[in-house]
Amino acid sequence: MTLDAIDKKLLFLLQSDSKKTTKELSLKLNLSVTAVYERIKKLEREGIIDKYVVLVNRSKVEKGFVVFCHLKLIQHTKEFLTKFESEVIQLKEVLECHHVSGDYDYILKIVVKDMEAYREFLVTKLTTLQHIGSTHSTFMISEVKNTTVVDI
Amino acid sequence: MTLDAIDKKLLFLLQSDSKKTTKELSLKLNLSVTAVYERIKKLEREGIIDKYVVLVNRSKVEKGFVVFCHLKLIQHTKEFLTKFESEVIQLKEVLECHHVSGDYDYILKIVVKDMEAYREFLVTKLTTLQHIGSTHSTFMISEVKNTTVVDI
DNA sequence: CTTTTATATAGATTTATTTTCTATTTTTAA
DNA sequence: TTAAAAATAGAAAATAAATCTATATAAAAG
Repeated sequence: MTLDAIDKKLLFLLQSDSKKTTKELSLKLNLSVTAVYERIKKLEREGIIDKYVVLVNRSKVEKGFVVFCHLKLIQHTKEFLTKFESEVIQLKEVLECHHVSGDYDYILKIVVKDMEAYREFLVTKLTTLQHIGSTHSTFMISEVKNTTVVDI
Repeated sequence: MTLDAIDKKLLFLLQSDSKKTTKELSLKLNLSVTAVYERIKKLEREGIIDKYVVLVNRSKVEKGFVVFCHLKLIQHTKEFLTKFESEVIQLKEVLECHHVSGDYDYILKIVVKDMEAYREFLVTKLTTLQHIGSTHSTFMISEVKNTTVVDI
């Protein structure tokens, strides 16, 4: 489907705060409640709106330690990639895993309590996965920006 | 505040789907609607629940091209860091910017339409920021895992 | 250019959910 | 062991979502 300016503004508003009522949205968009409601339902049906979620303040739940781990496999056969990927997605400390081009194969974003928890994770979980060649950890000093809002 | 097992399960459920009604949650948690409601309100007051948002399927809105950009500044004075950070957070293509330890100063996660859009972004926006020393772009081949759910 | 069809919108109504209120129960601390 | 505080339950009130019917707007066909 093609998104018009109203759809884009609607998506911006919902990406920023999905608790807004259709009434509030209708005022900002100069539409009726029903028109807004139907547009939202359409965006949901099309899968453009993927899901509604709560975002947690990580620093308030002892998960303020963020690590980027750059990882190489020992081989790059489909079998090895698939095996590694199926295992890494199981690890709850790993919020993101991206297969990437360049000097290494994967970039992982890992969230734990502190350095000690990371050491434990690395030794008992990550490096026990099969086919891992090497890992290189980069630690977050501060979070300058972190948003889920995509500009459409 | 200290979170008990019910709070943690509640946060897991809401992080996965914030559209669940308090009725549905109450059934899963074996609590009354009011008890669930009060727990949610407390988590909001404490700032543990940061916000409610819609997550958009990027590939359906022509923002499926993800780049990790590793960046160095020419100097590391507070002035230079602050200036750079205040500018980079304005860029809507930059979803994440992390100040990190190690070989480079920042890791950026950038979302655009395609390689051509990235080239345009790099040339007209990112590299025009002040105090940038060097950039190194790594392109996402596939998204193995990408979740906002923090295991508490 | 007009008619037909489909799509989008508005307002009213119904249904569902959230929020508030009061009463108990449970937990914590004195 | 008792008093105070916190958490929970159920009912009532307030609010919002979802549905329905009618109208308007836009796209396609004759």
